[in-house]
Amino acid sequence: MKTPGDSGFAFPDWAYKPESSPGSRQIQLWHFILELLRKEEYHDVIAWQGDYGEFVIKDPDEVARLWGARKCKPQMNYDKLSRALRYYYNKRILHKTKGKRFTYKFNFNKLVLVNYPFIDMGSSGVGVPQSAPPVPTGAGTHFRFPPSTPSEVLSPSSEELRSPSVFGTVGRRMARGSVSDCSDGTSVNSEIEEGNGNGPGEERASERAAERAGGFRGPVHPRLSHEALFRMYGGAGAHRGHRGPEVAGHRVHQEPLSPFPASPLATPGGSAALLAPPPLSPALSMTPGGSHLPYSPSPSLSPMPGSIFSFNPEDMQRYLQAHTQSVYNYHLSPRAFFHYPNIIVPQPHRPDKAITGAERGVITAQLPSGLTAPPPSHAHPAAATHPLASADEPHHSSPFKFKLQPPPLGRKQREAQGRQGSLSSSSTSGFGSSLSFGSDLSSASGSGLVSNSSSSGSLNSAGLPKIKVEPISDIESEEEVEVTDISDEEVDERDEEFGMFSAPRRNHHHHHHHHQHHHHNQHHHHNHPHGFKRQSNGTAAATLPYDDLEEDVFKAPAPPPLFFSPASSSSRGGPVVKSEPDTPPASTGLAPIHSPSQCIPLKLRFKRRWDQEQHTEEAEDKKVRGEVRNGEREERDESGGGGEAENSPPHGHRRVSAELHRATAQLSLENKDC
DNA sequence: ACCGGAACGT
DNA sequence: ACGTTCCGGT
Repeated sequence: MKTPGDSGFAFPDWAYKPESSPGSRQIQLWHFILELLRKEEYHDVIAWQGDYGEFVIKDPDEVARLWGARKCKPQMNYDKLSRALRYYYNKRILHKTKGKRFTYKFNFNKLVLVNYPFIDMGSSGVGVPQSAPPVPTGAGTHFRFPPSTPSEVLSPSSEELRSPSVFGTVGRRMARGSVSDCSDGTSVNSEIEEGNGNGPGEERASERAAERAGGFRGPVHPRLSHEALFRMYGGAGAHRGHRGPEVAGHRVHQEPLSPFPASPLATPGGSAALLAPPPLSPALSMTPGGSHLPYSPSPSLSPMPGSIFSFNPEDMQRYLQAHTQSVYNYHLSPRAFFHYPNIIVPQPHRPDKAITGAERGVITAQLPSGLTAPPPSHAHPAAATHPLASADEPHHSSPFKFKLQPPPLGRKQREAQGRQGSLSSSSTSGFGSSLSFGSDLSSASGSGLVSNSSSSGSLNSAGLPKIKVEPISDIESEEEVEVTDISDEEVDERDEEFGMFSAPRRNHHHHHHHHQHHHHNQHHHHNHPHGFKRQSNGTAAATLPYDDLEEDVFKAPAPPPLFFSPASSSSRGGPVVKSEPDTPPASTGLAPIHSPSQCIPLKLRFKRRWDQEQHTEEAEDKKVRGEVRNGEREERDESGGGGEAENSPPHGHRRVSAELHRATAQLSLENKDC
């Protein structure tokens, strides 16, 4: 794609997903950033650099200028722009890369989560398309995409790039839209810069930059039909069509700079047996005008909360696959599935059982009876259908790291413990060595994510994958350990990539909490999320609420204190099958939990923490509050907790941050004039 | 630089 | 909701 002008990379289509968000009008800063990022012309101004999703604003003033031009805010400057960027921290769209000037990082999880479901995944027919971020695989080295060296950036499969299909249309389209400046919408071509025609004259710099880059912009296609834009499913548009077997061919888009490098699937070694989307029926089109949308047109249009998904079997399948993939690829918590209907997460079961989906980390969907059922036994929809994934055996699997999170204690218990023993089993110390996770592990399997790697071969006698457990470096989270599947012996270093939040970062926080200082009333004070340990003292009370959020990431959303039910006690100990009492259905206003059976205790936590700053989130209460608010308790942990999650009853959908969703899309619309 | 509150505008 | 503007603090 990348038109000549484009940098070589771009976010996946879904990242742009314009039309989908009905509401939003104005271009959002992050979209704008993305746009700049994908254009070579601006490489001197802003570019991907560093880790996945990391980008550096090389010329802050210029970026600010451009942004100001776009928003018709001539007074814009980096200070202001950066403030806007900081607001994204709470939204978790972005994070600051500490220690690196002008460097920020996109949080893919957020984006993915929000967008994924509705997008194609299979679109290009490719296995995991561009949208697939690198997955930790043994072959980690391959996909490092933001190559340190720009040079290698050159696209591998240039042809792919050229193909207008995937990014091309959308990208261009977007470009146009977002780019447009304050001028009337007439000038279709104006790319980002209005420099060309409309811009006041200040645009020089950018043009200059562009020239330097050697970029020139190809003519932008004037409007593309929606169809074109959304060629979500490979079928519809022609797209890259010709190259058929790309999947197998591993063609993959490798956008070096892009945060969405080729999927590991592409790995020659095929090491990664990721979930790949199966070829889906082109029938499903997401075209706006299309016959049916994948999701029901709810008032919001977004399948988010409140809205009801009305998937037809195919859609469902597709959706699930996509989601599964996403979970797998992005290390999403399995709980993410709970946000959607018809997804059943296998319960932990005895190892002896045949390998079921659960062990393989499969999630099966239950379609309404009468409908076509997805590949049954092999649950893995993806595996079953995807070429790369050998249907029968996921042979390699990528080693996968995740954190093991002890079963959440009931609040009372925690309190009790806290009072009496203060750190119960000294979570910290006791950790590395004695984790009993027989049960936990199985649970983990049940969660659907333990590496599939274990595939048959690597299972130990117990039938479980071989894993390595070690404490996580992050000091703050003592209770967390890292569990690595070493069945295959490979280790993937990339692990962290997605979370964006690396443990190391928060060092300074430690300071905070150590300070006994009167932590002033509010803001940051430490957060020790992992409440497990904490709260020994009375002071805890104040923080208590927070703890819930954080520590119990895996449990059902914390019920309001008021409703707290003792039942939670069940959690400690074995695989807890979630007891309903934990989540008072109506009380929270959350969706009622119906199928207890589906509840699974989630004890595992992926290594990657999405929230990184938990405190941020907590704090979030206030700020972000509106969106995150009650109903949704976000997806931050995505996991919805066993309790509520699963139900995802028709209505009770959890909202997956609609805001973001919204953000994700739009961009297309032109902005009016100033 | 960077952070994030507050007030304000759309 | 999503910034924009201003600003004190680190």
